Amino acid sequence: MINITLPDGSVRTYEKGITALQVAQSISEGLARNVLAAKINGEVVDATRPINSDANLVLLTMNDLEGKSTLWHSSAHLMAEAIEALYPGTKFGIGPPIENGFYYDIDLGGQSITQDDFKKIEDKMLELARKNSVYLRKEVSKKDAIAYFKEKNDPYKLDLLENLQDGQITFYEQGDFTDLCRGPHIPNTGFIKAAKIMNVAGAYWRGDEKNKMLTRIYAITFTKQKDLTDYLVLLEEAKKRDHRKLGKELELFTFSEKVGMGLPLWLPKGAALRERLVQFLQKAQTKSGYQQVATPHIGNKNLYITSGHYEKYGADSFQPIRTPHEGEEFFLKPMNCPHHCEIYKASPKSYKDLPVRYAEFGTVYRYEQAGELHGLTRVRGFTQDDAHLFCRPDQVKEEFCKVIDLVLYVFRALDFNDYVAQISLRDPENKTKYIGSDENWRLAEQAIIESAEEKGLKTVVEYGEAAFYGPKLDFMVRDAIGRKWQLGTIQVDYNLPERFELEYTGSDNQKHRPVMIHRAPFGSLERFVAVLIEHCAGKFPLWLTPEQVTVLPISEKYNDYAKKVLELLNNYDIRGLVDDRNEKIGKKIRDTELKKVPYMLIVGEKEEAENAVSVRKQAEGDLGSFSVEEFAKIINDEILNRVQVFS
RNA sequence: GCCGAUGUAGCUCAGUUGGCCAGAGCAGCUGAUUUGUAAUCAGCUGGUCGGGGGUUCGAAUCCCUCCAUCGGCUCCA
Repeated sequence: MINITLPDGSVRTYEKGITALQVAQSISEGLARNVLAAKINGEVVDATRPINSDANLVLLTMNDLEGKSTLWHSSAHLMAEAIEALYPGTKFGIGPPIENGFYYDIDLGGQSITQDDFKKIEDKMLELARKNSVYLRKEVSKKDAIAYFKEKNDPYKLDLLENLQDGQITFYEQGDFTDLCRGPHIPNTGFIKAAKIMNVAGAYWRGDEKNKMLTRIYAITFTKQKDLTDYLVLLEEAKKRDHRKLGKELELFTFSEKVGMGLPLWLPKGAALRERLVQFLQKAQTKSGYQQVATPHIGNKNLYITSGHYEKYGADSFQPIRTPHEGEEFFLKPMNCPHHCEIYKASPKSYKDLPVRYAEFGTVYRYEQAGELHGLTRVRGFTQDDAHLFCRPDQVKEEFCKVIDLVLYVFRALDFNDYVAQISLRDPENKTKYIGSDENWRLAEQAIIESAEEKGLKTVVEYGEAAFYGPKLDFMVRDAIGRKWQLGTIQVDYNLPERFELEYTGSDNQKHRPVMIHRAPFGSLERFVAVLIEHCAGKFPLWLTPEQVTVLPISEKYNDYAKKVLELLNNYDIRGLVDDRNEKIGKKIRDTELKKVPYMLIVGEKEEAENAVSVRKQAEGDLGSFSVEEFAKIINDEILNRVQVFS
């Protein structure tokens, strides 16, 4: 007999060799129907794997990340089975689960799959699923594995096998399909009740652009039809929030083929919003001892040779501008740090001067490959809310923590309440991608880790995500519908100060090297606005929104009163417009609702007589009648509540 | 850059197998209406059918090419 400890701490006794699925059955049939996999002593395995000794057991369902990915991984096998049945001779690459669903990379050998084929594949998947085929785990020798895929003529699987050790190779078989796979898998295909092919795309074999392009089929499955329906509704919601669509509708920004791809043009309303964000951050920065600096949009090639950016990115940048006679070379500024280093060098620094904090809303230009551009989130010209802090080594942690405070202040003011701090470190496998000594990297990493800990941030560590000159703390926020975005970033850098030979004189009258902190709470204004639009679905916080109110006169007779109301509100720092078009009030309300203006002030005979406004809140409706002063106070209180002063 | 899809008026979209001066709604303009909480009515303007080339008696429609956009891949200082 063995003891199984469940997550709630309860211990149950079973016969040796019992499976997680049987344990679930002993608890309830309903639970057993939902168990997709099991976590035994922390390891995720098949729910049908016999347990032979005392163990901690977690039964994994669709409510667990691991449960979901097990279902999706198994679904990838099911989709492969369906594809093999429909397109005989298809060669298979890899088919992993992803955050939402799974994909399989396949080589159709000249055939192609289009949207019209999706239904056919979905139907086949569900037909196969209904057979309740079990996922059978088999340990195979490397020799037998190679023989199997040679026989089947699956070169990608053979490629994968090359990197696997004999004795660790397992196959999973369900129905007529056998795959090289580590597992785990769901007990049988019957758990898959709903399937949807999402799209097809090209993907390089092993992610290397030198390799052959395979067809990647994205799909998602669920254990209930309703979950699929809900998921599709969520996707619709995401579509409605798309910042490219809303940016157009709300007249915030546009693009022009003539100006060039990836070069956003800010329309008046968008520019006003952007300017407001700048002022908001600038105010907090001034309070934190930052000094504003300004640098030109181009810089001499030598500047970037010194910084190391030329070597790293020179070939993949906009190519240099040449002077007509001297043949000097200038690059469009791709980042502000080297310029700020030179500002630091403009005068000798004492240890008493540090830290110095140079801030600049610096517009930079980066050559992004055509296919990488995406709305405002990936552009070729953008403005960073950049700043560089130069400090003594003993000040690094305090400065870093203060920057964290600033980032969190920004998030709070804009309602990003769900975030994780990602500690982005070097790729330990490939240190040649980075500059600087191991010791410098160790110090920089330590500063980040300790600061994040001191601030009590929820963190994850990612290797290979560091910048080439130093590790980063990246803030990953979750928006209102659960999608993840990278926004603010803070970086500790011991390397650029060395390359630029930055110095300060210490109390010992010796020269010392300062440490540099790069930081951008927004990341870039373009990206931030994009994420903000999607987060709030175009309904910006009141303090930020382009138009806070629109005054709607019932008829032209009340236009003068409407203008008077707006003037009064302007005196209270409330901004807006009068809709004096010759339209009926219903039409004006409708148009203003669609523009997502937070407040509508309806004025007619009654209001004029009482010196009042009738207030209607966007998406909520009539709030009743208020005096202009009352209304102004309500608005200003609401704003103050949201944007506390940074301290 | 690579794979795949798409490109018709400022916006959203129709346009059957190639065939009369290319259509609609919204927006815009003009006029009427002077309006009470999500679309007043009428008239009008507006299109190199992404650009270029080709096939054809005839091309928005078929072919080639370039450009841009979308979904991915790769990349992201």
